[in-house]
Amino acid sequence: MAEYNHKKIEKKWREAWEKSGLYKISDTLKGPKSYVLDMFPYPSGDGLHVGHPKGYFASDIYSRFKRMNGFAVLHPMGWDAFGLPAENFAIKNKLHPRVAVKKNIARFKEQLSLLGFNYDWDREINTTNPEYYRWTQWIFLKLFERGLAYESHEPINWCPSCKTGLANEDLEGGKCERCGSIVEKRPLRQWVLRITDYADRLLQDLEGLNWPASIKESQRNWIGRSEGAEIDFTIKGTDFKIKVFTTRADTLFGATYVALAPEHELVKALRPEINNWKKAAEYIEVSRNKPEIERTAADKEKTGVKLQGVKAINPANGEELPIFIADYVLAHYGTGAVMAVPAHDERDWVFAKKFKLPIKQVICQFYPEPKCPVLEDAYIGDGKLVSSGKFNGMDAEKAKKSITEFVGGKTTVKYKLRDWVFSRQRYWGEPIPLIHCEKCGVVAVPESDLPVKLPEVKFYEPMGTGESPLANIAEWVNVKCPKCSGKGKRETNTMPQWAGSSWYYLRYIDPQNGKELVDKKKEKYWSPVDVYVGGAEHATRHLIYARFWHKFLYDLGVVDHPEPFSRLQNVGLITAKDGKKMSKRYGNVVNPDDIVEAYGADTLRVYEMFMGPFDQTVAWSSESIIGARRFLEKAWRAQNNLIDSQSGGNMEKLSHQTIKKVSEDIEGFRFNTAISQLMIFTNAMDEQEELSRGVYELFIKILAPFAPHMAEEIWEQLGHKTSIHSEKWPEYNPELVKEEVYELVIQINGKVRDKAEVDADLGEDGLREFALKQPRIKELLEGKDPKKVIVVRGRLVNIVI
RNA sequence: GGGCUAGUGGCGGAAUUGGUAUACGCGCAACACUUAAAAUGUUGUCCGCUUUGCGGAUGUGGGUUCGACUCCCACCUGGCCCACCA
Repeated sequence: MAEYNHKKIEKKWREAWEKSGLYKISDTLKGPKSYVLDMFPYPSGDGLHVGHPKGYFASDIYSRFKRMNGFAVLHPMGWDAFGLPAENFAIKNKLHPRVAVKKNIARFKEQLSLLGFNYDWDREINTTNPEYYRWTQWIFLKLFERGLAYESHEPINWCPSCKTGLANEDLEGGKCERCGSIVEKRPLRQWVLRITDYADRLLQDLEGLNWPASIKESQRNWIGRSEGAEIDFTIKGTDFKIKVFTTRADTLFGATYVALAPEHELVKALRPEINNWKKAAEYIEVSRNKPEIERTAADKEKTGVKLQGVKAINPANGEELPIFIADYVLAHYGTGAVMAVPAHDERDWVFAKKFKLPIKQVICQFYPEPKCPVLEDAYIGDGKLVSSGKFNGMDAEKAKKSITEFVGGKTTVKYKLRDWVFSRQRYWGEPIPLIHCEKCGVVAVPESDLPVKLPEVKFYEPMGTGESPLANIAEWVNVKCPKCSGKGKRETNTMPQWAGSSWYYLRYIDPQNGKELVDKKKEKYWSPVDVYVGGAEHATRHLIYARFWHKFLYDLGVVDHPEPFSRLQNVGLITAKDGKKMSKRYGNVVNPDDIVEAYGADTLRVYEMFMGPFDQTVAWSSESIIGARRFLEKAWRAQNNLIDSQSGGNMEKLSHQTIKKVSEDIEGFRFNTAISQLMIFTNAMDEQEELSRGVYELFIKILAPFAPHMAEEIWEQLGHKTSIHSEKWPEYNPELVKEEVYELVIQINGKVRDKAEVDADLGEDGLREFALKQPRIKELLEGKDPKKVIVVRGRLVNIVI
């Protein structure tokens, strides 16, 4: 037998598989199916580092395992190539984005091809391909038709460096997620998607998903549902009313002022009544120009201006309250106005202290004690009402409803989730398929005219004017109105990076379909994605956007299931040895090409899966990888001792145990322990003088998903003419997994005092008797009677004295 | 500030979910093979002691239990996410 030559073997099979089309998917649409999907990458210019393929290895192993178990498997790959990262790379390298993307994809594909994936490349998609984005545009048109896409002029987040508006989700602590610049507020004409219409369904349907609890929790927090009440405060001497939103209607009697967001429309309306308008106007101006991060920093000192000359009336007790404008009140949440209860809200407490406003306690923890302890801080806990008129003594929770009713308020639900700012003032994105007509207003591009192709341009750098570079191309912009044939101009904003990835998993099902988004029958069969593998950083963007669009498509009748991804598996990062992110910037990048060259793709696959729990962050170690290589070499060498036999011999029990363990671990994405079991098996094979061919073949089959090249080579050397990857996954016999004898642990007072081999079918009584009979135990008991004897079958006997 | 998550040998980690703590791998040490090295193999490798045995140890301190890495309470330390959401 030749040495294990990974270079020769891997090259040989890479070429052979491609030629034979081993991984092509047949659309028979019958039998059990498994749709196994990776979050597709955006092809960055830096190429892959060893962290990137970790998730792809897992989905590759899983999909091979499923195929060997008789499933029809859909396991495709594609490119998310529109958007800021690709465009910024292009600008930096002075390449047209189209050229840069093409180049980067080629590089990515080349690197991936070395790693032994079983993708069906016939299904490859690319979000920047017009035949793809025609359907992205089509979905937008449907959203527009149904009133779920609307034009807005509200101030939004603006990145001065990327020169584009951004969605709420694109910020990281008030900074641009892409370039780290401090984001400004800027009023901008933009297109916005009404994702908030789906807030409740997005929340509700999380229940049924087999997703990590932490991701579900992030989504819940992001959607941020809170039940509360809207209550009107009349402004004294006017017809104006301030509508506030509160989750604590029970504290209404404790309100000592009312605060409005500086942007609140009422402020302008009240101008004639306000005596200190100059000061107020100054404050409004300052807060408008303040970057959001400064305004909302949690430890920031609270500011505000009291509006002189106006008073709000507390509807509960008729008290007159001062009105403030304060930028800690957010214009876009609730009603943009709050009733302030310093005694029972931390923010109001701080504000009241600063402005020397009264603090009135209305919830008491110790009711009916006559005197509540004096508050030293806002009390936000439970209790009963005091100083609240006829509601005194009522439970706070109950009072929420009663007081709301008493003042004619309305119970309502608010969400933190904001509508999705969907336009970017950048070149490299899907054109929004709308036309602005002088007469008809905004008109949809007819479906038959899709796709609206992104035109070729010389200058594609962002302009910073609030328009995309497309606005410069007169011959593209100026069109006839599809309705009246009058003068029209194309919408020049483009879609955000997240558009194409919000539905791509559907396109894989039917990538060549020119007539509709997806064939209904095929969709019904393949959807939903059975296992979706990707990083946890997508919890609140991609995974919310995709669920939103999917639900919309479900409402349209395009898809058959309300949720796109049944099961989600998070892949943990691989960091550099120093624990830092792998990045060109730190110079700590390990290139998979080098590892493949030195050890082979199979070793890399085994190593990355063995490093630790799949969803956990682990540090790369160039030292430990040798263990994976040694394991494969040992598995390879086991061929030396083969004898022509199908019998399991003394390996039979371990074989069945190993099949069980490896199968269950792959299903559960516990690849580290699966490999550990394969190592145990290999070590046992190594000890055999003569190894039955049947046992070895069985081992090679369960090794195949992990080390596909080596397994295929061995399989061929064993004389097989067909691929091991089309073999049937071995089954185990549950009877043979069980041990006939095991080592019983005998404890005295919980401490191990003796061990002895016992028959597996020995019952409780037998075990007790057996344990007490052991000479060593007898000696230690010194004839005393045990107080208690606990017997755990299959494990231990614990004698308590 | 809130939420989530983790803390086990020199290192990565395992432990059937309350039942022998440290599987598997890396590293290290000794030995074998070799002129030598690499590779490979064998043995050993949590700590301590008066070493056929005994005691201690899963971030710290307490609790529940016959029995706790696992459950409960408090605290310490890291990582991730959200962050004035009324």
